[in-house]
Amino acid sequence: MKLTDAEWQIMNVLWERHPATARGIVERLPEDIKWAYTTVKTMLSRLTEKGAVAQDKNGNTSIYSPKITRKTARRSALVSLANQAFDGAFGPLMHFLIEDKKLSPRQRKEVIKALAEEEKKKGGRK
Amino acid sequence: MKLTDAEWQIMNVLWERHPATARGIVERLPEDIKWAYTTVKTMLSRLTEKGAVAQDKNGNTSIYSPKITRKTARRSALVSLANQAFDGAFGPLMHFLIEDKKLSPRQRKEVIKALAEEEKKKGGRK
DNA sequence: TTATAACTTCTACAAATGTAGTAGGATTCT
DNA sequence: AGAATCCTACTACATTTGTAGAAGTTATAA
Repeated sequence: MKLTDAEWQIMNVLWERHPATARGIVERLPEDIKWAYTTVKTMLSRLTEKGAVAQDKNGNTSIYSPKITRKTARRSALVSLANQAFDGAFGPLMHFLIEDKKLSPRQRKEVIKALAEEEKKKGGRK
Repeated sequence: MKLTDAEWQIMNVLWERHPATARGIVERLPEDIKWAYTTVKTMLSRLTEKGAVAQDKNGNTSIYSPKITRKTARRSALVSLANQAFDGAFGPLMHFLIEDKKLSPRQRKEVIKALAEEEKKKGGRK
């Protein structure tokens, strides 16, 4: 399941809180995104067709829920990226993340922290 | 610089060996991709317009070279993905990678090593 | 019980993407 | 030189994506 940029925006809001109405979603979109109500509806229709969200009716109002998990979507996005830009391998991708010096210090720190944490609790076997 | 799926295909070949002619690229595309010569030319034109590749003439034949590095493209793709699917944070992205695609002990070791090395030579500046 | 407001479904439309065909100039083989 | 190739610059066209307006329906408030 491949989501487009705009679709990610909708899904991100929906994953945060669901089920939700189209209006509710419009309201919780990031500040900088000002979409017309109908634009959101269009996205929701497309997402429904795609099977990414489930549509339910309450009276004449539709309420939506994610049908795919955020995790699934993330995984699929990462797989795409790996295929596209890293020869399908995750190792190099991670390597890149760790060694890329152009990441902002903040970004680097985050990466390092994630690794450290993982290292700490690595007692747990796979 | 945002590359499309098809553009990545071209760039991947070009990064492997350059400069290259359109024909050379067609030949080195992955087996499963069978694009007409003109399709590749179209992509190359678009990439040239975008400033991702440089076009040079040798007689009446064009020879192309990447103008952006693979590293740059990768970085930008990762930033996009992080923004889109991980709230702009690399930490969670890294976390996800580590947890979801369980690293093989080998990969983990590699990662840890890269981290250690990076840590060692990190003058701390920047 | 109307006027309002909120929803819904359709339709629209430009820009971006994927994929290629055509026509004509340049190169080379015979 | 003429034929067979190869390459280039244009043009084309279906899909997908981003954005939204219009018109019809239903719930709501005066």
